[in-house]
Amino acid sequence: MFSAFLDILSDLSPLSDKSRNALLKHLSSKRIPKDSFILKHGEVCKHIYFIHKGFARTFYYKNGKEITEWFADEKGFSFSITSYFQEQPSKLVIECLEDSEVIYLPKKEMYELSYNHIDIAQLIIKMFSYSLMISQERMDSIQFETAKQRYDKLLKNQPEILQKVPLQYIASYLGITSETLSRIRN
Amino acid sequence: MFSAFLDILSDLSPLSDKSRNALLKHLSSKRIPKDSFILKHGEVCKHIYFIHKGFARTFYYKNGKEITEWFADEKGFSFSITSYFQEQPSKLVIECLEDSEVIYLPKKEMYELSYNHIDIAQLIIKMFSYSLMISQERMDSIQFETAKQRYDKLLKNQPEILQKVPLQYIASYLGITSETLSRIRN
DNA sequence: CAATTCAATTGATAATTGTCAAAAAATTAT
DNA sequence: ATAATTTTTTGACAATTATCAATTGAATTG
Repeated sequence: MFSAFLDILSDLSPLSDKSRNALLKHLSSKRIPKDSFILKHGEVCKHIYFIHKGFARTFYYKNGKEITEWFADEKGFSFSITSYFQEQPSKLVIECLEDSEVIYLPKKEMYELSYNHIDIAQLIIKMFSYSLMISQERMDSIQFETAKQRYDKLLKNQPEILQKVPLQYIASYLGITSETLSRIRN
Repeated sequence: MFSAFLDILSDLSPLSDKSRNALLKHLSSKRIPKDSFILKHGEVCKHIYFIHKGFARTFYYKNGKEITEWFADEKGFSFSITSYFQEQPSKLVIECLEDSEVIYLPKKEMYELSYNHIDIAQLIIKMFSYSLMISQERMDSIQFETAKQRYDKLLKNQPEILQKVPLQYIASYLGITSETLSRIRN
């Protein structure tokens, strides 16, 4: 299981056996039942969380309403960017929407390893580059596409999500209300 | 001049003299006159550009209109995220709004150095982490704040920019039309 | 399986922002 | 300084989306 996970990381940026073994020592995993949390509100996000099995969503509260920020499917990942980098209590909550198996990649240990495993440093660079591109694309999408365009894009690129998730989660993920989403869908 | 620049980088993540000297060999700088481009449309973004002196804005075309994505003041930086990482022609244009002095930090050489200078790898990690946080914050801002809130925030945090830049640039940066900005300002 | 709770839809209305056109103000060039 | 150009403002109107309330539908639970 960790080995499959290390394969995924190696796909991003190749890892030597030495680095794989070094990382392996610091990986842990946890079964998280449906409706329980990977990261709770107010906790500091000290890991990047990989969904080995199951499904998670990341959200926060805005005027008492839950705003979904991210869905992580199998082989997907999630972390609270601000909490992770600034080591502050997280406003984001990461919740499992199905019984899940989550792999914890700890920040502290990963950073420590990056000082004497150059391929781990490269992996980190790749992970953050990748996140940065995604973040940028989402920003453009929110700023310049209409609600309908964003919905159609989601429908095209991640139709599985629409099967699994209440529409209200989709709505806030797209930056609109449930009512508007309902109307878009006709 | 490069030394002042290396100091700025060192502030982000400390650099040994060895690494400073290694980087120094690959730095270049260029005077860019007002209204000329640091990065042209269609060019691949092969550097991160630091404004040593002057002022630049990054924008792209959307339905024939210029949409400002970023302002870089003195000690600020800019690059086209998508073009830089995917090595594709840039949709973004980086333009100097004043006579400027720009320092070019080349991707290829920086990445090469990162393989045997661990502190340079750490610097890259810091730069991208920082960019990721900024990107995230802007996304939240665009998604959840009204145009007025975004304007007031800009007014508070970067009042200099309002002095220097035509309001239409500000408007597109805030994700609104000039007319709306004009009304917000009363 | 009926009752309760939660989710999705629909309708009416309001708020925000965009679009287009024109006028006023500011900037730049001759 | 005056003309030409560009930028900003203003007005009228349209489009998009939000809000609130009510209803329908679905799913969970006792």
